[in-house]
Parts: sequence; structure tokens; C-alpha cells
Amino acid sequence: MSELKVYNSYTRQKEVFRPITPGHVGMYVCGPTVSGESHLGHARPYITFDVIYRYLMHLGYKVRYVRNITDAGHFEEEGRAAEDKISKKAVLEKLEPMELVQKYTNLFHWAMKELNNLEPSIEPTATGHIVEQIDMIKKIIADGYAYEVNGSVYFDVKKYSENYPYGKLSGRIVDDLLETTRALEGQEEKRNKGDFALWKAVPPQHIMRWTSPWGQGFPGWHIECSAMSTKYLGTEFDIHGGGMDLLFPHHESEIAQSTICNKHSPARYWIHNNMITVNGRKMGKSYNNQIRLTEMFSGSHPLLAKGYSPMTIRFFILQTHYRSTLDFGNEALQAAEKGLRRLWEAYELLKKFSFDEFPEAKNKELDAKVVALLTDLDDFMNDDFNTAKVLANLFELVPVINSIHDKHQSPDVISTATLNMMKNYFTTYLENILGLTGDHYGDNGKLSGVMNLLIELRKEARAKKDYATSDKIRNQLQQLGILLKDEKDGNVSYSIE
RNA sequence: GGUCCUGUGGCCGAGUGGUUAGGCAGAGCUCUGCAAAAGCUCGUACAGCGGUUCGAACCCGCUCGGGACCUCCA
Repeated sequence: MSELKVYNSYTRQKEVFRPITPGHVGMYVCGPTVSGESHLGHARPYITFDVIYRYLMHLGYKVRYVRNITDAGHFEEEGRAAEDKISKKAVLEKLEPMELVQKYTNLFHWAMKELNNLEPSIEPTATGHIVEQIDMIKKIIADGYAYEVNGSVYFDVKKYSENYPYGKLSGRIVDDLLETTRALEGQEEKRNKGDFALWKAVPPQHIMRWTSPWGQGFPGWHIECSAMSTKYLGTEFDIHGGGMDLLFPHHESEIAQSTICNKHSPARYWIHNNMITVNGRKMGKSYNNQIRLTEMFSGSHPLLAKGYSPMTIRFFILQTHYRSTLDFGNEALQAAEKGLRRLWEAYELLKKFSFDEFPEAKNKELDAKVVALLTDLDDFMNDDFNTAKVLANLFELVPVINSIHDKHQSPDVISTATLNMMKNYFTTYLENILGLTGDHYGDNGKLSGVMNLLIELRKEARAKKDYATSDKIRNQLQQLGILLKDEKDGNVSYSIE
């Protein structure tokens, strides 16, 4: 079997994955800022890294997956009246900051659950680690790479860049950063334009504030991730992930902070997912084109023709490689919805297959093809988590399953061993690795009882050639979104939209 | 302006220098009381122009288009 290779943003190439401690993987992923509701764009990294998390565990690694909650506000925009994002909205909504944080944290957790993302091993909050952040800032000052001005502390990028490659991760040229002509206000405290805040002093009316050696204030934008990743994963860990838009300045600055404090670049492998776009443009607050997850599920948004289930969204995202942009569109979402349904229904049929033992495949060629399609899956995942290819292969197996089920092919076209292999791989890949579920295809006991009754009545009507009645049952069920399917052997199955 | 990414059939999207990605939609056929579902078959796409090569969607150059980051952003 092939080795796992991951694309490392830091080196810009695929590299064989080797954990620092054999058998163990430490992974840190930048979590949400809980000052607002998550939108579709947020679903991508958490699904991407959920699959990576699942796959690493599948490979037998013991993984510690840390994903933070950013619940301490940072500035809205550098230079502009440095307002605390969370407290600003809190005033508008007349809520306590922590009440707001709680609300959106709960909503985020709910969405993660709907999308079937596993919980991270540790989900630390920024507000819970103010002490660690302050300690880290002290250390950076002591080492001479940060300076205090009027109660705020800034990281000295120029000095750092004299000894370390600031800008390597994001492909930035330090001189450009230092000499940026960008007209920013309130920059006079900084020695150089490229410097970034480690601690920000706040005016008295600011709600979110903590006491520090430099006065009242709140931590800078990047220090929380450095502090929390160090605390829970150590000074050097395996994977650091997040959206591509975090490359600069967030991750670049994290590297700088950790390098000074820990004498180490924090992570070996930097993994970044690409963006979800709307009409080719990134979904984000800057463009005011976000569709909240609650809206995605319910369909209550002008851009949505209908609501899409969490699994449809998960599947939609996994059909694309995580490093490609993914364009939002109703047609694409509906294609995903139908495709997932077809795949899942075939999987359900496969699970129920039970035949006599067939040690020999009647169709050796087909048997070999099935085996090849299945063994490919491991290689695809090992090749930088290519979930798109995994799904493509699984789809190629759908006609094999359906044609056996429909008796277009006899069950012994493939061997029992291959059939079992297929069952195992489908479960492993669809459920365990890709994290898909079929829950919402409705199978609660009472409904199926009612359905069986209706199916029975319809069968009787058909037997009497009372097609008016049989069609009435079928058509009205269809209007309710329940599809009846007459199968070859006289059985009737149904699926719920 | 700087750095980087990208342009694939109606839509979404994989992609290795030579062989079918896949999904959805569409067409035909089979099955069927009808329908649906399912099965089989099909379109032969790779922004444009050059070049490298026996051979390029995939390598190089140019042109045109789109995007990301450079500021909070997944």
C-alpha cells in the first residue's frame, strides 16, 4: 500500500507524512470566531479536517485534534478605531459578550453535529487562556522581539526577519510588508508597518478586557493559537490546518511567535483548504455573500432554490479536492443531493445482500475490476486526501450493486470474497472515513409500519387491476415526497425526499 | 502594484504526457399496466496562439479571462 502524502503549504509540495512521535499525531486547526453565525464557507475546513482526522485514525494513529474557539474579540480592522468585535455586536444586540459567545458557540456545535463532524479532542477557548497568552508575550518581549507602546505590545517583524524567514509560508517579501504604502490610520505606535499586535490596550468603555503587565486590554489576533497549540500539542507538532485565507497574516505570525518562544517552527505540515465561492467570488463577510448554515438547511435565502440537508452539503464539499475552490450553485447542490441518494441507496442494498457462497467469480474480469476500484481508494486517500476520486470509484460500483440486486446479473458474477470486500470498503469509506450518514432517508419504525400498510393496500388494488386506487396511493405519496418503486420481484421499496 | 492560484463538455467537478474520471441534466433502448427506480448505450470537453515531443488538457512561452492574499475573514 502507498504511503500517505500530504501537500505542505510551507514547502509547497506533497511530502510523505511522518509523525514526530510514531503512532501519534498532533493536529491543530483554527476554529471559528463565535461573534456570528457560521456560514457555508465555514463548513469546508471543519469537514475537510474532520475527514483528515478520521483518516489518520483509520490508519491507526492516535490523534489529538485541537480546534480552538475564538471568543475574545480582536480588532475589526487594523488602524480603524480598534474596537472589540464581540463587544461591538453585543451592544447592538443588547447582550452580554459572553452570552453572545455562548449563543454562537452552541449554534456552531449544533451545525458541526448536523454535518456529522466528530468532536475535536480538545476545544480550547481564547478567553480561557489569557494567562498563557500573556506569558508568551512576556517571553517574546524578554527575547527582544516585541516592544510595548502605550499599553499595547507589538511584534517586531523587522528584527525577526533578520534572523528568521518571515513570509516564507505565505510567499511574502518582508521589505514589501515593511514599506507598504497602504494608508492605515493609528499605525504610529508601530515601529514598522508590518508589525502586528500581541496585546492591545483598550479604552475604559471597552467591555472585553483583561489585566496584563501592560495595563487593561485584550490579546492580539494571533497569539491565542500559538499559546493553545503549544499548551496542548507541544512546541512542535505535526499538522496545523485552516483556511487558505489564514495563511497571511495569521499563520505567518503564529510561526514567528512560536519560533521565538519555543525555538521551533510550530508545525511540520501546514494544510490549507481552499474557499467556497459564489459566482466565482469567495464567500465571506467582505463580499456580503454568505449563506448561513441554518439558511442552507432550511432554504431561506434568496440564492437558494430549496433547502439542502447537512449530508448533501458534506457530500457536495467532499466531491471536490480540498485544495480547489468550490463554486456554490443550486444545480450543483441538487446534483450532489441526487448523487448521494443514489450512492447511499446502493450501499443500503449492498449491506442487505446475502447469497450462497461463491468462491469463484463467474465474471473474472468484473471481479478484478471491482477489487481494483476498491484498492484504489486507499491510494486516493493517501494522495493528499483525494475524496473526489474516492467518491468517483464508489459511484462506479453502484451499477454493479444495482444490477445484481435487480437480477440483471446473477449474484455469482463476483466472488463472495469480493462481495464482502465491497461491503467492508463501503462501510469504511462512506461512514467511517468520509463521515456520511443515511439517517435522513427516514427509517423510523412508525413510518415504515404505515408505509408497509399502504404498500400492501396498493398491492391488493393492483392485483385486482384497480389501477385508479393503486395510482392514487402512489401519486399522493409522491406529492408528499415519498417515492414508491416497483421492483422486479414484485417487492416495493420507497424513498423519502 | 506585489505574491500566488486558476480557466475542463449544459451545470459541478477529477486528472496521469499516449488508454472511460465521476456526479447531475439530456437522448435512445430494456424492464414495466402506467410511472418511477434500475440496467445498457451515447455526446468525445479541456480559454486562445505558438513551442517542446513520435505524441499534450496535462511541460514551456505569450495573449485573454477569473480568483485569493497583501486588512478582520474558513
